[in-house]
Amino acid sequence: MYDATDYPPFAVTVDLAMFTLRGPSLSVLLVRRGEEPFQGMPALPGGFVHADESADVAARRELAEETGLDSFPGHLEQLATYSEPGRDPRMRVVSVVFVAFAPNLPEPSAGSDAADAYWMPVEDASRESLAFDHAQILADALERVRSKLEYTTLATHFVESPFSIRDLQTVYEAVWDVTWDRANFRRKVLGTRGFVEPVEGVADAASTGGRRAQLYRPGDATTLHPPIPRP
Amino acid sequence: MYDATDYPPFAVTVDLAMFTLRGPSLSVLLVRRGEEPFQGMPALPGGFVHADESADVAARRELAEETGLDSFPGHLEQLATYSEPGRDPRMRVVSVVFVAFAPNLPEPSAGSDAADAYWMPVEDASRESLAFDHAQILADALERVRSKLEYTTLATHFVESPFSIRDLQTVYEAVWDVTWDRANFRRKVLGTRGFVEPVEGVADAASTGGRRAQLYRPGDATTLHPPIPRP
DNA sequence: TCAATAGTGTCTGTAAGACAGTATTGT
DNA sequence: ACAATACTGTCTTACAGACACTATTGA
Repeated sequence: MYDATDYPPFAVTVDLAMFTLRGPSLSVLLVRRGEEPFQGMPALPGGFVHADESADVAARRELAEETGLDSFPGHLEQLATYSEPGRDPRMRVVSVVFVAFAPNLPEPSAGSDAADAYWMPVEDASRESLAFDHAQILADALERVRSKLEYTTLATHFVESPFSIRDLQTVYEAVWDVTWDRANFRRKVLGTRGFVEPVEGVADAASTGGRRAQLYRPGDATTLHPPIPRP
Repeated sequence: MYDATDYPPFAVTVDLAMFTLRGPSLSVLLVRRGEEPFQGMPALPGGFVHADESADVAARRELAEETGLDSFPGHLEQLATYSEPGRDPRMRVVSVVFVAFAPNLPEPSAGSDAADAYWMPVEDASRESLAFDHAQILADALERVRSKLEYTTLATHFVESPFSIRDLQTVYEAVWDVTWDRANFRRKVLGTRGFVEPVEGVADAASTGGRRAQLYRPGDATTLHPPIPRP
């Protein structure tokens, strides 16, 4: 039962699909590969899982390396594992892919490992030719992010707390590429128990004038009842 | 960059959380372990990924071995990958877990590999002490199956086609452990585009009498718009 | 005829979408 | 004053939940 052919050795990596909102558009972090294979092509950041780590811990380590931050302020979850033989021409590599997102991540060039990392709007990245099977992974990750907005509170992880209802609306509109009626969006969010909690204070004034918005923080809920339906 | 400590060898396995409806209750396939570690304890079926297979192919191979069927008639999807160091006391094992379900699967004792495989209602299995981290995996798999019924057409994979609306209702009631008003459930299903398509013919008569039901087959849709909300 | 199951009609409350109107702020 | 943004109210339509009713079948 336990001879060597039964458990051939694999290398295990983690890859990250990291998203943030930059300006009006959802963006993903890419790195330009410095070596073969796929040298010079954009790819998702990632690395090998060490002998004494879980994939989860490895993903958090990579996250810290890429962002330069000690503790990652956003959300991290496992997406899926990609294991086609031949997906890496060097050897048999199984990749556990994670999706991460956070508000306002800094430009990644801040002296870190990932000197060649950069943000790209997902609209553009989806049209790029990516290394390995990363184009497929990016498509799967995008669909995960989009569907999770429907029935979880993850949108609050894309903005810094405290935030206004309008900030949340911007998240939904950027990720789904739709527009909402402001009044109806507001009613929907406030009518979903545990989504947001009001806090003291109002938003800073916009230079252009206009009433200042009530601020909120994330509520207790993690899943939305009822969900925010994707139009 | 590519020295041996960067990519320590892992063994990669697939484990299966296979569900079917047996009588009124959702059941999961367990095997009694014949060897150490955890000898004699129930576990989810699984095995090593071979050197030339993807995890997906390995899962289908295991599925065929467990059921004795050449082509598995139901649905198979990846759940998640479990990679804690120490989850297998023998060595470093990363397990890619799949969720499968199908209607009316036969008793698994039919002369196959898995002489010690058996179905157990999930209600009971969740209270069992399972080998490795399989109790956690089972809990995650159950939550996946339950949530997928809400917004996908997967319920149609739990029944043989053609089926009646009432058959579908039985699936929802068994998986969610709820009851539905028959009229409202019917309206909901028929009002969801692409969920079911009527076919010629009606169900066989029940021995106890009663009108015979219109039969349906799965529709074109894979996701439900609107979803069937979990009460 | 009766019991059992399939299917239809209808009423009521609630929520979604559309959109008009009021409130508050900077220029 | 005016433009820009936040917020509120209201009307209409659609659907969910409850439940009474009709249709079809076997014993």
